[in-house]
Amino acid sequence: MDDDETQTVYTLILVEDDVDVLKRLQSLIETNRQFNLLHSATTFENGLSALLEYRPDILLTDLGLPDGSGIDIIKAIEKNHLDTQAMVISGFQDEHNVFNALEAGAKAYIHKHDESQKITDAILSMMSGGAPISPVIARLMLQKFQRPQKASVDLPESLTERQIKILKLVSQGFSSKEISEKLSISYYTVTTHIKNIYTKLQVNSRTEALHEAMKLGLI
Amino acid sequence: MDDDETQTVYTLILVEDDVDVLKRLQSLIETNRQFNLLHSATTFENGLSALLEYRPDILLTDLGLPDGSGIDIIKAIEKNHLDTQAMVISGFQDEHNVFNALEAGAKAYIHKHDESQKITDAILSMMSGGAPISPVIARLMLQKFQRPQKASVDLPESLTERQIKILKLVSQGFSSKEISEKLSISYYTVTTHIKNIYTKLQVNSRTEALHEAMKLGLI
DNA sequence: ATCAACATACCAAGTTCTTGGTATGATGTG
DNA sequence: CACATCATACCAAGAACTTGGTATGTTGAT
Repeated sequence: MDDDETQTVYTLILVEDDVDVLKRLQSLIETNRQFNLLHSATTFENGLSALLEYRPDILLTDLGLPDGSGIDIIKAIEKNHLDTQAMVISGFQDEHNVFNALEAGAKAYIHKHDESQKITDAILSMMSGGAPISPVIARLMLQKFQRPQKASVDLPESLTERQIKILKLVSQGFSSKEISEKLSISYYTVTTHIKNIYTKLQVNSRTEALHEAMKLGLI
Repeated sequence: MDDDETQTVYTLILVEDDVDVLKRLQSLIETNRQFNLLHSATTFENGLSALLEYRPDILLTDLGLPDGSGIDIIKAIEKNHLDTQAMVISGFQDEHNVFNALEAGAKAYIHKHDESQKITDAILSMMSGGAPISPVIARLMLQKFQRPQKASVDLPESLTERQIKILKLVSQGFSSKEISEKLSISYYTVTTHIKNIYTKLQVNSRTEALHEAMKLGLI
């Protein structure tokens, strides 16, 4: 039995303005029978039109291109309802763009100077539902989930469990009456809680309370 | 030169209620000269008091304990200002708790049935600033960053520039009167804008509008 | 047992928001 | 030009929120 019959072959396009890196990635991809390189681009314009023309399974792109950002190529995938998986191949200086790229829909984020084996592994891992992210990037992502710890320091009086429960419902757009029904308590009790929340956060309205709570990482 | 003099030795405690898994992890840790296992616990109560008593460099904990959640042990780290790194060793059924654990401050998240080598590697990687996360978990994290693509689909009419400007001011807690002063327009104009925002977002109050706008990634 | 903290509950006056109208000028497009 | 879209502006009735009170029962700590 032949490999071509048991392994899926993925079509892909490559966008990278550094010719040395481009050549290396090209030969890396061309020597692997699982990949079918349809096009290589060195500019935003060329990459974007190639994406729309070839509709590949995979888009491998750099972020900093001479005439635009790879992020906008990634965004074009969703916009045009393509079934393409995007992987960012970035330089070190692009790290601040990680979140923009992920937000745009990138499924993987690796460095252009990673070993060849690592890169092909990452592509295949992405296609089987993984999320190959370099360790440094993963730490950055983690930090997004972790509350700025100043929250408890800045707050001389922290909110009680009940107050946080109610604040969360407020943040979900519920009125005092709706909250009272949800929690099976009196409308007056809810307003009392909200009043006390205002005092602790030193604000005078729902929206101010939400703004403050978000700043403090309470919700 | 001796290994003990060139390699840091980390103290750690272990919390795991499944005795088979616990034994495996214990022997794994005890046979590695870089680790110094101070205590093993099988319950929330015991784990928490051990954390506070020994103040280890590392906390390895399961999430589902008979008398509580490992998440609350992790939370105790920050609460008591300990310099302890938390790693979750979870079963497959705990995956929905990933985000709560990360939010609580966990730095790593691996499966209890991973190979021994992988586990010790993960611990050391965490201590050197990495973020060892199993591939499935990483995909879940990615999804958190990616906008629900319905955003543009659900919104037949998107907000105008002016409406977004006003929505942002609302989100910062300003009243209609304050916004009118900030933008040097009439109070009535502000309320008209807000009314139109409600219509587009299909809501009926400031807090609902904010909730919807956040869901859609507008602010 | 006393005390503080908390969740609960009620009231009323005042403020702000919400909603359904109408209306005008500017701007850009077919 | 006609038309749609947008930002602007005004009014009024009713709904919801805000604020300053008072008050009770529970719970945990000293």
